[in-house]
Amino acid sequence: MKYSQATDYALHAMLHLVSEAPDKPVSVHLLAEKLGVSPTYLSKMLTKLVKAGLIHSVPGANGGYRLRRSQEDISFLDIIHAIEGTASVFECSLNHGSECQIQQVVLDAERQMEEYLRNRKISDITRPS
Amino acid sequence: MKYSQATDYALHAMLHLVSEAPDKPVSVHLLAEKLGVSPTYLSKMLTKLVKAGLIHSVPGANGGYRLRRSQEDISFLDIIHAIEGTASVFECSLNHGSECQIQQVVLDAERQMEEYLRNRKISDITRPS
DNA sequence: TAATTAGAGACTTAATGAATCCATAATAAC
DNA sequence: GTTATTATGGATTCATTAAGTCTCTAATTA
Ligand code: SF4
Ligand code: SF4
Repeated sequence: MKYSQATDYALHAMLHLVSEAPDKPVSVHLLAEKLGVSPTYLSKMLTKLVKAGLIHSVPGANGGYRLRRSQEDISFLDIIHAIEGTASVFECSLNHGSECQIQQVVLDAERQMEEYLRNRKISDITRPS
Repeated sequence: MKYSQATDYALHAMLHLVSEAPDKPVSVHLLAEKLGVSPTYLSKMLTKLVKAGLIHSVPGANGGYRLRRSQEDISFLDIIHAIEGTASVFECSLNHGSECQIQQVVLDAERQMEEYLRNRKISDITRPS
């Protein structure tokens, strides 16, 4: 069970946006260069982050991406959910009702992890790669 | 990010072994029938559980699988690790030393989840499907 | 010795991840 | 208004992994 590479890229991209782009939008071209990844590929993840409401995009010349002013406290969980989706780690085919204990244990465990990631904000980290 | 179907089967198989087979070994054929899965496929997972030291196998007629007497307190984490392996959910290509904060946050989050799963024993659950 | 069971490996198929390419739309600079 | 610049979206390719089957072998008991 692993997070996709895309989540890795998204985390790093957000880290750059937080620490280096307070106001001016930065283009996907520049971001991709810093991360060492294809611009067209990185653009997919940035689009997901836009749709999740974490960042804002401005098209046209000198455009790019910048943080949403309204949302300074972006959590790790926000980014991960934006890329990976919010599906649960455990989904059995035949759902034997809500009192199933196997599901309860595994889902509670997942909630522990999510709670931790929800409390960690990307702005806490200040060391870009 | 999801656990594989194999983990699902392994959890259910262990649950059956705990609740229904205190002594007599139960064959993979019977287990597979109860779980509604192919015997040869289920056998892969049971073999992994054997190698992880969670259960014991006895070949020959009237053989099958039974719990290891020594290990009554099998945790969810034991089973999951036996099937999924112990690789981390987050592994970046270029490892910038141990002080990397991105890795620290995500791996700490994973540790939260694992700690929870380590404290939940399969013997706590007693409602087979 | 024969029947029964686990174990191991090759193999097939389907799904997903990772990435590229191209075509379109929107915006700003000129 | 035209053009350059940028994001957005879809289609497509390639590689990897999950999921499952088939078959042969080894061990054990009846
Ligand atoms: S017992 Fe729980 S995990 Fe198992 S099949 Fe039923 S609902 Fe799903
Ligand atoms: S900053 Fe951390 S997560 Fe990012 S590439 Fe370096 S070691 Fe990996």
